[in-house]
Formats: sequence, structure tokens, C-alpha cells
Amino acid sequence: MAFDQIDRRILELLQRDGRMTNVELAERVGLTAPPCLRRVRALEEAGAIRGYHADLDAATLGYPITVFAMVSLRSQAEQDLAAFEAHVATIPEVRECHMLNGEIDFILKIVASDLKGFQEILMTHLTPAPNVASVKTSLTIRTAKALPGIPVRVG
Amino acid sequence: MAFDQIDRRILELLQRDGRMTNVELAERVGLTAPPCLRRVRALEEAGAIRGYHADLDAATLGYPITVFAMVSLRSQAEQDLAAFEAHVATIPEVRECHMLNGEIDFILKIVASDLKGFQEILMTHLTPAPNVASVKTSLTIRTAKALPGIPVRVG
DNA sequence: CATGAAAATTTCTTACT
DNA sequence: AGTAAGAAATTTTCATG
Repeated sequence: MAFDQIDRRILELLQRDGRMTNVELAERVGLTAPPCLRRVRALEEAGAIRGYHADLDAATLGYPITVFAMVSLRSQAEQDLAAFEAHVATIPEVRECHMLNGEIDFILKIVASDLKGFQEILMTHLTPAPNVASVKTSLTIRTAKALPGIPVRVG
Repeated sequence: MAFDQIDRRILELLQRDGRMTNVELAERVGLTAPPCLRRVRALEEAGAIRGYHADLDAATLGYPITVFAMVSLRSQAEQDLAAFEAHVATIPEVRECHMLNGEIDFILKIVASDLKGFQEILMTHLTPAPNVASVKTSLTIRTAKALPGIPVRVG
């Protein structure tokens, strides 16, 4: 599928404001509402738009702690990697899990209500998990930049 | 400000589907539309909801490469930390920048169109930046989990 | 084949209770 | 928090280049 300039403009605008009305979106990209809506639906169908999410303030809602955990496993056999992924999928505080190349096998983004809660997750669910060789964690002091998704060239 | 069960339910639903209509939202939380909309506006005002974003598929839109970069600086004086943050803020491919405790000063999430593009960012904008002592990068092989935001207890 | 106009439906939003 | 009403947006249908 090919995305033209109007499609990219739509993507950029909806990434910036996911609740923009279709009428405003249409105006901004220079279309009327119906063809604009059809393009949005097509972008959703094509998988270019995976969904829409409210961006919640973690600290305000009781999760002031964000931690990155670098995890190394003993075995990197595919079934062992998959088993670890399946395990972390069950931990609600683990919001992201990315498999990396190199020494570190996974990087996890974890949120917690306090340090005690973080330690609980670490000691109870992560360090003792099967096949885990090492877990190195770093607390987030502050987040300087957190843009959604990707840069969208509207050139 | 205190959030009750209904507020939390609203937050959970909008985090899951940021374009849910207020009518459907109201039905799901057991209110009629007007008080539900008032709650949503109040949550936005209070900063609990920071915004809404379309979740775009990076690979489909020309950014198949995601890299995590662990950056250490020579000086951790506040002005030098802030200068680095201001610098990465100008690089569109750097989507996230978190200041960490410990050996690593910052973790960056970077997207790129290909390895050449990534190398370009690394060599041109990151490694030679003022005050940068070391940059260790890891390519993302696959992302096993990527939930938005935070767990919302609706108990 | 995508756009646009028009119309029907649904949603949003305000005023009031 | 809910009801009711007016305004606005969404969505379908249909005509056009």
C-alpha cells in the first residue's frame, strides 16, 4: 500500500491529537469529511493506525516510579526467550518488553507506586523467574522527552 | 484531587480506546453522557489525561528499526544534563530520553528507516555531542510487550 | 477510483432540574 | 447526576469528474 502526502498529514495530525474530529482533520488536510474518514478507516485497516490511546499521567495516577530493567537470560533458545516474554506479559507493572541484541537480552520498562512496590516486583516476579541470569535496574530520575511513535514526514 | 471508581474506569477505557465516544463511555461506566463528559473534562483539567494519540505502526510507516542507546556523560552538572536533553530534543528520531541513576546517565529510544540512517544519527548527532563520554546501543530484535501508560486498578 | 454534496443518524454540549 | 434540546459531527447514500 502506498501513502500519499494527505495520508501522511492525517497520520501526523492523529498522532499529535488522537481525538481530533474528522471534520477538523478534513479541513486541515484539504478534504471534505467523507473522503477524509474513508482514508482514516483505510489507514486503520492497513494497520498503519493500530489504535488510539489516552496518554495518562503516571505520577498523578499513583505510579511516580519508572524503572528500566536490563535482563540477561541463561539460555537464548527461542523457546526460552518466548517463555520469558510470556512471563513478563502477566506482570501488569511491566509496560514494555523489548528483545535486544548484544549482552542484554531484554529491556523492560516498569512502573511502580513506590520503591517498595518496585522491589516487590523485582524480587518476586523478575529475579527468581526461570532462566534469568541477571537483572540490572535503573531508576528514572526524570523524563526529558517522550514523543509518541514516529516522526511523520509531511514534506 | 481524588479519583473514584468511575474515574478510574473512565481512565482505563480511554487508555485502551482513546476514540471511544462519550456515549459509549458513559454506558460502560454506568452514567449518562453529560456527567461522564464532565468527568473526562475534569480529568483532562487535572492533568490525569495529558492527551490522546494515534498509535502508529512504525514498521509500516518506514521506521522498522528501533534502537536503545545508553548514554554516559563526562559531567553530570545540572546545566550539562540539561544541555544534553536540549540537544536530543532537536533530533526527531530520538523519541524518548530518560535520565537514569547509576552508571548510565540517559537511555534513549531511537527509531530509524534503516541501519544506515541509524548510523548517521549516532555518528552525526549523538557520539560527537558535547559532554558525551560513551554511547552503547542495542538494536531491538522484537517488541514482546508495549502497553500504553500504566495499569489502572478498577477493582 | 476517489472526491464531494446531501441527508440521516448519532454524538456532543449546554441549560435547566 | 439526569433530562431535554439545540448544535455539531459522524456516517451512509448517491452523484460527479
